[in-house]
Amino acid sequence: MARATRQRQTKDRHQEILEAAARVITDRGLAETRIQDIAERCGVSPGLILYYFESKDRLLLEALTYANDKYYLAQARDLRRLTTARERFERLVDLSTPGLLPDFERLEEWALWVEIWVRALRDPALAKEAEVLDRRWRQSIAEIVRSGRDSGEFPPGDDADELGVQIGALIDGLAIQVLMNDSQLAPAEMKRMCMAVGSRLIGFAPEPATA
Amino acid sequence: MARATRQRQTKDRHQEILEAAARVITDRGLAETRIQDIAERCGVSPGLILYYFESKDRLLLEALTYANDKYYLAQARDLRRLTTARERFERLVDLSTPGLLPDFERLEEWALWVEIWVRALRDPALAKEAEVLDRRWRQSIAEIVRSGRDSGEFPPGDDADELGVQIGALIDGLAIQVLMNDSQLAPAEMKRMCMAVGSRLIGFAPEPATA
DNA sequence: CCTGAATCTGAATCATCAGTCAAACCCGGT
DNA sequence: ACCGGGTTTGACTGATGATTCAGATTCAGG
Repeated sequence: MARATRQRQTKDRHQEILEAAARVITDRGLAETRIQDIAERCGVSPGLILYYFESKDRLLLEALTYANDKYYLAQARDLRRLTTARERFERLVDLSTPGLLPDFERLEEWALWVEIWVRALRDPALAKEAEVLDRRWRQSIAEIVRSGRDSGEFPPGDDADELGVQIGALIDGLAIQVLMNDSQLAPAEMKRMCMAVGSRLIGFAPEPATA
Repeated sequence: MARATRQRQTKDRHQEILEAAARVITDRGLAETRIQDIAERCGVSPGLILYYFESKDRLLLEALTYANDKYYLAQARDLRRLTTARERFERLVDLSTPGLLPDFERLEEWALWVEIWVRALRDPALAKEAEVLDRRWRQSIAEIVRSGRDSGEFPPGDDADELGVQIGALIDGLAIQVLMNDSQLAPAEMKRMCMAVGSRLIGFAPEPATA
């Protein structure tokens, strides 16, 4: 069964190239990413990259959403382990604060988001993808709020989807600051503010009940 | 006095090129901006652009901060006309919501901000400039809060600078959404949310007193 | 009118990449 | 051992676009 074996390899190569592309984009920025760089990361020749992807643009588009997907799934898996909504909210904030956790993959994720935003402004195909990714991000916040209300942890209040939009925007905005100028806003400060504003908007006690 | 006359012209040209560059960046995006485009906007030859600026990079850097400055000053002038802090806050939100006011210059401003963020991630020179611009933006919010408290319009509460950071981040985050996918978040929605969250965090009545 | 410096032009130079392609290579099946 | 298709290479092509430069042009001052 050559077919199966070869196809398996092909799939791995695809993924390998996507990961390499995502890493190069994080390092050098979308605009400075060359096919040559991606090839070097993979240890292959430039020609091979275009053997697997029809064009550079197409590859970059796929790499951006691929990486975002990967991060999102890791986050969802992580959150599912926690039991209370309060814990899940705090963990979401931790995971979203660039540089707070030693696991610095988070830094990469935000760098990629900024690239997505900039390119989506002019690339309708990416804009469509970005909207899906965005909605998913806001939903995961709204979901925490809903589950907290269902369990009686959080009081009833404003529409959960709306809170998802608001808190999501707050986190996005703060993350940009942290990402850019450490000097003005440290990761720990960002976390504190997210929890403070979160508790005001959602209505839970600023200090954890189980502290 | 040839000197004076010529210098005056030189200064105009400088500015003319910066404005043209800013407009091209908004239209085509930083990455797609060519010297040729800027020259065409000005109705001059490409060579002249590099007669006035030592390099394309340098020109783009200056254009970004020049345009941001222009918008900021226009906004500050606009806000100064209003008397109550409540009015100033609402006007700030109006001015910051892409596409809310017919004056669509605001759209441009946000598009430029995203370009600034992306480039500042890798360009320390721009990062330094961006930090200054950012601080100014957050300060103008904090200033409104302070003046409202001084006049007794707003109740005392959390540190005004901190509110500046939080509300600034919220506006940034929402503006990105609005800028990207109208379908999910309309300008009017963004304004409503900013006012709602603003009133909760600052502590003023959701509805204007003079309504 | 002349002159010289500042301004401006546009063609030429030079580097950089995306994308192509013919040939080489690898490997499973026969 | 050999065949043939899926992989891989790396040199090549073409386009693009920043930057340079050798003049043309303009104009204030004499």
